[in-house]
This record gives sequence, structure tokens and C-alpha cells, in this order.
Amino acid sequence: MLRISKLTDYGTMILVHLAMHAEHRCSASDVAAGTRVGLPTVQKLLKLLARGELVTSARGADGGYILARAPARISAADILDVLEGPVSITECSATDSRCELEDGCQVGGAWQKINRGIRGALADITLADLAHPPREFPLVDLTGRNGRHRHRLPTG
Amino acid sequence: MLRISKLTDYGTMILVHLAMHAEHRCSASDVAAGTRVGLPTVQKLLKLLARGELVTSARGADGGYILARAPARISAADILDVLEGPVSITECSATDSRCELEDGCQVGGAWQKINRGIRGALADITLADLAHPPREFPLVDLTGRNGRHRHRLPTG
DNA sequence: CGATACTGGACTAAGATAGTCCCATATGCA
DNA sequence: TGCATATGGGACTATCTTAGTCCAGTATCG
Repeated sequence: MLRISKLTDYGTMILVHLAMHAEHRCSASDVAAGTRVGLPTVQKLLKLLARGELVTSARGADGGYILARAPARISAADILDVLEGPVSITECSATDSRCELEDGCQVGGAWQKINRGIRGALADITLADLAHPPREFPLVDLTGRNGRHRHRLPTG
Repeated sequence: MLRISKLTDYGTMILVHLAMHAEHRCSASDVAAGTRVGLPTVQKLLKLLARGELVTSARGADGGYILARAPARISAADILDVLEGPVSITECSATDSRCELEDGCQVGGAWQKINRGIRGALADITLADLAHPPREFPLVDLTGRNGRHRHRLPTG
């Protein structure tokens, strides 16, 4: 359920690698060696991450990639947006709330709302969290019957 | 991001339809007419839902399908489990925590933990919620720094 | 017996995903 | 200037998944 693609997973590994070597630029080869992901795949992903402005690149000899901002300021939602696009949890909710099955669609965008809830939660998880995941991410309330969301402070 | 398949979306519509006609069995044709999803697709989905024990079936003339239990006791996670299988958010986390890239995989199952958090949240959303989604599902805290999860009461 | 309706599974077309490769361009250094 | 190092952009292919259809079998009701 709720799959993310392998490429997004690899992309996260790549970002974590960059976060752990933030003192200098890393070439695609460096990253491939460090993550054991295939070089062509790493190259492809770094291009995407650069275009998505999660990393900055320098061309030429001694070029390479470096995080565009601090790990605490890159969220899981950012990563998903860049590597999977702003695709929604359901197809019809990707465009707007009216699908062609609308008349029979009693669900009325419930999945959409769930999607927004999950997105919000993912926006609060940063690359810094992903780099050292120290604790279990607890079960959370998505029903709206209990506590409300509070925005988290950077780092942790 | 975090897509669920069209079939799962349809499946939810089908379950909502059954929830709204709980007083009698519905044939696949009834459901198809009510939801405007193609009949063969509805048939396929109802078979899956029956196998997943979310609906019970009766064969023969005047047969059909009916919810296996009250809407408040069927969760979004149940639906995903039946229609998409227990697939995890990442591929390697589907089997166990050790992927073949393990040495380079600093992520260390963070996505897995996020996945479990989301699953827990989805386990708290019931078909009854999906059938009448009255409010926005609020943004939630998945970081574990703030409030903790409380199990919700049936219905609402 | 015959109409209704589920069961199981095969099958196909279309699309998404993962991975590879090539050529152009930019930079650092001798 | 010339060359090695690196990224940028994009094409391309094999494979898998998804969505949707269809059919032969079985059970039930009247």
C-alpha cells in the first residue's frame, strides 16, 4: 500500500549521503560508491534533485553536488514532490474534486483529505530525521477527533 | 506521491455503496449501476473484497453482496490491505529491514517507520468516515515530538 | 429446468518504472 | 590551448504493474 518508487528511496539515500558529507561537493561517482546504487541511476537522480532545487551542482573538474539547504529544511514531502511529482493519492483527486464518476462517487474526496493529512505529516519530517531515525514514528491520529497539529521546530 | 490505485478507489466507492444499502444484498449489477463503475470491474473488485472478507456473498438467484461488518469496523487500512496487498511504502521494507544496498542505506528504515505511522493513522479511519466525510482530516504530527496517538471510538 | 448470480482464473492493452546510454557543455589545471 | 573531469538534457528499452475484459464453472431460487 502507499508505495513510493524505488527511485524515491534511492533518492533519499543519496540525499542522506550528501547530508553526511556536507563539507564538500560530491560527484555522482562518489555518491554511487557511497550508496552502492548504480552510477547511471545516481546520475539520473542527482539531475532530478538538482532540477528540483534540493541540491546545487557545480560542473567541470572538481564539480559535484551539495545539499541546497540544511537537512532540517528538506522535508520528506519535498523529496516526494521532486521525485514523484505532485501526484495525489487518487487519480481523480489529482486534478480537482470532481471526477467523471462523480454521481456515483459518494466518497466525496475522503481520500483527498486523507492525502492532505499525510502530506502535512510528511512535510514535518526532515532529511535530518531521515538521516538518523532514532525512534519509531508513532501512530498518529488522522481522524480529527483528537489533538491538533503543531508545527515542529527545526532539527531535533 | 503515495498513490493508491484506481481499483482501490473504486473499491472504496463500492464499499460505500454497500454501506448505504446495508438493508439488503446488492448484486454486482446493482453496484455497477449505483457507482457508475464498469460492471466487469465491479465484479472483479467484489470478488477481491469477498476474498478479503470485507463483504460476504450469496450465490444464486437473489444473491449478491453485503458488508461483512459494520462500516465503523472497516478501516481504510483494511481496504488497502485487501485491494493492494500488504505492500510497504518502499520495496526493501516489504520483506524485512535489510535491503541488498544495506551498507549504503543510511536511511535505516525511516520510510518503514513513516509507513507504519501512516498505516496506524489509516487504521483509525473507517468506512463510516469515508461514507460521510464531514470535515477536513487535519494535518497531523508524524514526528513523535508532540502528542501521542489515542485510539478512536467507533463511529462518530 | 432455467434464470440469476457469484467463483476462479486467463488474457490483453496501455502505462509506469527502472535502468542505460549518448552527446553537449562547463570547469580546472598543466 | 588541450585534456580530463563532471554535470545537463534527453532518448531509449526492457520489464512490471495496472486496468479492464471475458469465459467456463458452480450454486441457488422458484
